[in-house]
Amino acid sequence: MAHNPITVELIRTLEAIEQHGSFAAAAEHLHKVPSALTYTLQKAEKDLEIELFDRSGHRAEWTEAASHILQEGRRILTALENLGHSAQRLAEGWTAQYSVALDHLLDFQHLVPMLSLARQEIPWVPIHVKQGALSGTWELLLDHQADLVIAPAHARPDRDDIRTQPLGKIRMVLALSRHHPLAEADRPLTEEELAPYPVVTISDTARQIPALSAGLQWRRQRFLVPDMATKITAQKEGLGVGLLPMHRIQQEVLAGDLVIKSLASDQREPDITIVAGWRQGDSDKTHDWIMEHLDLLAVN
Amino acid sequence: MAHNPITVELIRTLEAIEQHGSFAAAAEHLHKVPSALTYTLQKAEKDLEIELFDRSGHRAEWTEAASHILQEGRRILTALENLGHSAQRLAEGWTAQYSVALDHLLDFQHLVPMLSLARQEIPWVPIHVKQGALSGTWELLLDHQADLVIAPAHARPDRDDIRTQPLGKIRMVLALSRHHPLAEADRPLTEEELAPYPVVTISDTARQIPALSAGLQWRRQRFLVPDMATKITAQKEGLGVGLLPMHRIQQEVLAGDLVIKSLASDQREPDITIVAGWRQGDSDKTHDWIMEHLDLLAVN
DNA sequence: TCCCGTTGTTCAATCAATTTGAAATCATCT
DNA sequence: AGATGATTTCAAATTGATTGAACAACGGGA
Repeated sequence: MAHNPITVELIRTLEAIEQHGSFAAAAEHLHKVPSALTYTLQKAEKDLEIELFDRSGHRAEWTEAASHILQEGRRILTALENLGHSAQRLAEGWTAQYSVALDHLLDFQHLVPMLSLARQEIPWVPIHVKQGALSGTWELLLDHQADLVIAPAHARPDRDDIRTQPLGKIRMVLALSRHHPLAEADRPLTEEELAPYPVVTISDTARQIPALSAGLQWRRQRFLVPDMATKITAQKEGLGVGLLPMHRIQQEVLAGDLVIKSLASDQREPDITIVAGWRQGDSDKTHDWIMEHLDLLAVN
Repeated sequence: MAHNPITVELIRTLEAIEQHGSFAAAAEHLHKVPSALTYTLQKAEKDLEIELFDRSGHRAEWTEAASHILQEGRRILTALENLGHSAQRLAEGWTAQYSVALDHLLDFQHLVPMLSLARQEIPWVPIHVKQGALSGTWELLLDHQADLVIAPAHARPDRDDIRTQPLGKIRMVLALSRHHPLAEADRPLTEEELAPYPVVTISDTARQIPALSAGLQWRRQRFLVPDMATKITAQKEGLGVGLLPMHRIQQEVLAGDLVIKSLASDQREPDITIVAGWRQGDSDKTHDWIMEHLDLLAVN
């Protein structure tokens, strides 16, 4: 009972037999003598209490069980190999994984260039992607749940162990459903005009940091949604109004489902600065690599 | 280079060390002498060219790399163990996997009782679930892409190597969106009245067998959707009309989003018989087990 | 402070599992 | 029929894992 009957040697042996067609050829490939294979196989058959080959004919025939062991065993072999490599990378100073938190204002698309380069150049570090909203995104960084955040600068916590670097700006626009009563109005809208309609807001995912709410924050009825995709849909369906990132609603605007309006009362710069942020002090090869390729995250 | 530096022995050793806190205690647990552990570890360290333990203090401290090897290695160990078991089951006459194809008229829900019992009683056979529509579902059976189908009897291919057993009936009803012009009509609807509206149809997934289309097949504009969930949504949104399985639209009917109508011209029995079907001749323990528990699939 | 018990390592000796090689069997090809 | 090649059997050899005794380093308690 103590020992597992399936050994790495067995899987290797099966692999060689399949690749070379006969026990003899496989043995040669493994730099062994044929009888050594016989030994390995018979031992496994005895331990497993199953037949691996059907010896009734002269040439041994694979049993279903043996094929299965080979097929699944191959995965295990490569897992074992990968484990060796990743352990070596770890010892060289790479992290076991790296987490990037992306604010809901951006979408996964923005990470693609970096992720695909990482996959090529540093395939041994798995990169995890998380999403957060408003101060919640930054909280992931402080909590060590993320190693890098990509989020709007204005929500950045004011701590000196957090470093940031600007990545670009995105434009937030007031967008209404084509069916919205104000959709036809051909002029900047006032706060009073909008007051009757609920504001669609992404819930802040923060648990510790005081929650923020972005733009249009006059106290009014709010419609909370979990993410940007839902927010866009909600506004498209006319369930409320709110600011949306221009780059994520191109489609809808072109199709006419969403109509962009300006705000009469809005003094603020309509562009939001997006920054990358990380904890000062973390330093390992993974982080260094990311820092060297931050330009891939440039927004717009 | 030939050999993988990470051995099963190493993982087992690390596991014991973690569990028992010290090399000495781990050695005892493994029925070895402490120096044997030293040997295993030092050999691995030499092969991997990394440190597994930090010996600068007196009590050896885990390296990040060693923790990683243990953590990932555990999975590999259990995979190896499972592989042993599944190979034995295979040899005993169980299949390596079993595929059930479910017609889009039914939903995954119908399989839950059987799947959960299977998970308990025969956890070593992974059961795959596929979905198909109309004759496509049966085609999966003929193609050996599925070992069991659950589908409407009327689409059953007429071959004597296919066996079936009735599981029950489901009721198909004509359902319209609440916003549909005919939603108010308080009487059976005629073919002529419905003619102007597109029929929402699930595309037949069949590639070989001549395609079928279910119900309401007067030649009219059709709106093809990929699955039942989409069909229900499409009809709810008023994009078209069509027959829907009663049991899958309870919610929508209660909420008033869908309105049920009867068809004036429809002579047919409104209930569809659902059967389980399998290839005659396949016989193995998995199939026998499934046959013994067909009652769990009873519809309605 | 001085033991004593504990931890982990080193090294030569031992042990056992794996590997070998020679011989035997069977099937297929010429 | 003879030659070739595949596979197994068995005793002998080899290698790698395991042991045990001896040692060094630490830590806690008296």
